[in-house]
Amino acid sequence: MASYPFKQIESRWQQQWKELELYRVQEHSSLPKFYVLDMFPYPSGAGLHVGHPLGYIASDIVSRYKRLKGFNVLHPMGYDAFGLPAEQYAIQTGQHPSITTNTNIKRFREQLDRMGFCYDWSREVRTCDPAYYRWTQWIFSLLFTHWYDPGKQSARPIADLLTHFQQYGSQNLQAHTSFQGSFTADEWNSYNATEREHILNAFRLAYIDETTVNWCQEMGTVLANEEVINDPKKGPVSERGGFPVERRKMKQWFLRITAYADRLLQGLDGLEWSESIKEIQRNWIGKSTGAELDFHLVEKPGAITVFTTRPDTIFGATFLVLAPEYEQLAELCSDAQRDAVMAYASKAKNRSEIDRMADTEKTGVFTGAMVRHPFTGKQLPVWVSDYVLSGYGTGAIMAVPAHDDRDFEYARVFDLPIVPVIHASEGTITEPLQEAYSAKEGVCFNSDFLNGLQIKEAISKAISEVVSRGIGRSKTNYKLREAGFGRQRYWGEPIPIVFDEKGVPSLVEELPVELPAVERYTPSGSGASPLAAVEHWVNTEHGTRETDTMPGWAGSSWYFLRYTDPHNAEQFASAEALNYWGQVDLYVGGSEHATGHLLYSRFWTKFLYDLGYISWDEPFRRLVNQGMIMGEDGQKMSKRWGNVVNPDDVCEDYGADTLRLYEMFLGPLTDSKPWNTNGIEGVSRFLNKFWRLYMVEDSCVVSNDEPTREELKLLHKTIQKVTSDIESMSFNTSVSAFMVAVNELQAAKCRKRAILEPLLILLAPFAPHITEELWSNLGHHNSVHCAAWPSFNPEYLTENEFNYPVSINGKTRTFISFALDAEESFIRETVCSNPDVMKWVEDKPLKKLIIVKGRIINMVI
RNA sequence: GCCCGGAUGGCGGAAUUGGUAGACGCGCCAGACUCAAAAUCUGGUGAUGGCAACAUCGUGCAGGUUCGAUUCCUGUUCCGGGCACCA
Repeated sequence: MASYPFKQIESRWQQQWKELELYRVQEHSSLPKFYVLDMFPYPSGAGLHVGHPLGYIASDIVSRYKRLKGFNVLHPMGYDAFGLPAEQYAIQTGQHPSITTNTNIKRFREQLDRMGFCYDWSREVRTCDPAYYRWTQWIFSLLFTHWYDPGKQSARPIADLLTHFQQYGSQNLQAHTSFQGSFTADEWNSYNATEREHILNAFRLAYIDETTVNWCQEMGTVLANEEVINDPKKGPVSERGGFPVERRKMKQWFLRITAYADRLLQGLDGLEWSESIKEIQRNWIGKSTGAELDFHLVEKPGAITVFTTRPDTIFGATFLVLAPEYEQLAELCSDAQRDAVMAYASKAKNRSEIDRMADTEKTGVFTGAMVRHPFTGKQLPVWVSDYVLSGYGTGAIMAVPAHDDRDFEYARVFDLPIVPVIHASEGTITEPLQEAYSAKEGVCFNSDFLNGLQIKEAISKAISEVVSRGIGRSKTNYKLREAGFGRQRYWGEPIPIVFDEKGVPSLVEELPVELPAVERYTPSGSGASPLAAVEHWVNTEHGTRETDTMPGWAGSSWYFLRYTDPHNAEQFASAEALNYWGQVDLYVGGSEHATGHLLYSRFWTKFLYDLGYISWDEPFRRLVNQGMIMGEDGQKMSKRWGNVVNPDDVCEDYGADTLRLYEMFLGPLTDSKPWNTNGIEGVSRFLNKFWRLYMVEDSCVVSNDEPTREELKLLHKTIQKVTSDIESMSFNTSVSAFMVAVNELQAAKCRKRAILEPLLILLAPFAPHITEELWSNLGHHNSVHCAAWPSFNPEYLTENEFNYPVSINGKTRTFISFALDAEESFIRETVCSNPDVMKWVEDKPLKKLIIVKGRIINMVI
């Protein structure tokens, strides 16, 4: 028997849908909205393999289902089109990256179209399109002209800040800033532009900072920490290409994401995201609460401030440790130790963070400086060691070797005193300690006013004591770093900034700032992007252009907003469109974006919310991370392993509907699983069986006969199962529910319209082509995708009898049927007199009889 | 090292609030149709013992709670992912 004619059917309906603009959506609708989004792809030259569409199929099913349920569904697609591969290709071939990108997009589109997705392509966005990136630049401009007020918990215009400075100087200002000094209003008013900008820069949400960066000479650019990996042989190398990476000081654009750290953390609680992704973000933000304590120097004026989360262990502090980058290191150390200290520090500074972390052997040098313990007045030595990170807290710690593993190890290596001050609630500590007691549970001793307190109480007591004595303050720290925003590359959004002759930056008013044509795409090697060579572009009447471009994540941090109004030339999106579509209701994509894209999008959303452009401050209400599809050999699908399966080939051999169903049938959406070519046959067989329920030869054989109660029961069981499965995104089990239904209908030779027509609608989101064809064969002139989802009637499922499993001591021994409303005494009697049961019971006395209505009967003897 | 997941037949996987473990599919075995094959259809298929009825065992491992545990609790092993000197 030949297969149903999927080839004709699929291409014909795809063509029809396109002509009818079936999937085009409008905002003016009285229907409730639903916004389903896929993470848009980077259009690579390799095209799609069968792993990519997994999430697209899932979101397509939900979109179609929601539409059938009566929602106005926004389901758009676009391209994250700026990126390194197109630029690398340009460097090698001289071809403009936009050409490569367009070719790749065309190929992606063909592949996507072939799978029958219901995207509204009229809303496509491309991040590399000037009409799009002018708004990316516009958001950057807003970040540049705003600062963060932690009191109001909101971003505010720089203008407010200027007013404040003019009137009060730096007094009484609540701001998230890296500015450390203070000035009066008079001083401010006397400052020149350069001096003012130096201060404002410390407040702007988009600002310039000189920091040590990961410089990759080969790629001619700076890399983020997450783009650098540690090669055991070569040391730090780029994730892409494996080129060596070194440390370099460079001026860079940054976004002050840490201003939003607490809101980014709090906001997670209300989101319907997987616990693991939320946990990754929580760890990434890394909030820790504790105290800053001041340790005054013995022989010099001044103090060293340390951050600790364990102020309860203050009486166990036996020395301080400074990071090699500690600013006052040179002034602090004694003359005798200076050479040794500086030699150690410069050696440590040249090692990358990654290198330092890989090596956990404790090293360090005594600085010669002593400080006074703020409570006991005892003198403590100050050391310098690379196990203390300069970027976290104050770059200095108080070492409590008895209760911290790292300090313990250090004290061991340099033979420093170890003083225990906490013991487990049960029992005491035996000295000498074999390892640090770092548990967060126990009782203080040897600790003056903290003695006898539990750790938790001791922490708050210690902080209040520190505050009242003026030797410190309570303090919260975050691991989250500011987000580097400059790349020395060509193929990215230009940063809309010009610098005047004094180096003061200002915004370019007229957007977009378009990428100019360049002769060569190769980085200059001096740290500047290829744009720096385009003199006529760089030099403008207002000043010199910034030649860095934005990182890959800029355009993807707000694209979900643009889809609501993608062709708007006046605004990034109209308030009407934004208000109508609102938050993304369901976002489907890979979990690899946990700390990048997903965090940055949340940041930009909160920022735009603060400015009143949108009325919600979380972009993605529900997030589902699809798993990876591995090759048949269990390895990641890639050219390298030669195990790539192309969706085009599957569509060619089995059809798009089979591909869609099979990907869903493979297992739970969120799991990773291997592709198995054999398995696809089963799904293909199912669709053929399904087809033959309706069709014999070329004619539709569906009848108008009355369905039986059994048939209705099967239908409604399927409605119930498929509906709840789509809601919970358990598509694998709905596919098996369809298989069960078809098997049973085939066995019952049921060809009744009253059953087969609703079944067609149920399957339509999964297999849009075959269902459309059959729907049309049933005589309909509209699309099955515009029908109404069948409603579930529980009456058809009610049973009046149940075949009870009867177990004796928990083991099923026989089955007996009872009416569901049967009296317990009747059941008891019948069960006890049943011959099968009696055989097992013999003459043992019945201890207990458990009857769970509609489930089980259990005898305990 | 720390934090999250997970472990069920030959394979992918199913199992509601604790209530008939193995749905559905693949693979395999047998049969029907056929000159033959493909396709299709029917039956069987967790392990062990038995001609069979049936029995015993069985959800990584060891315990516990319960009339009853894949499901809950404690410990443990392995696998996957994240973080990794963050004080």
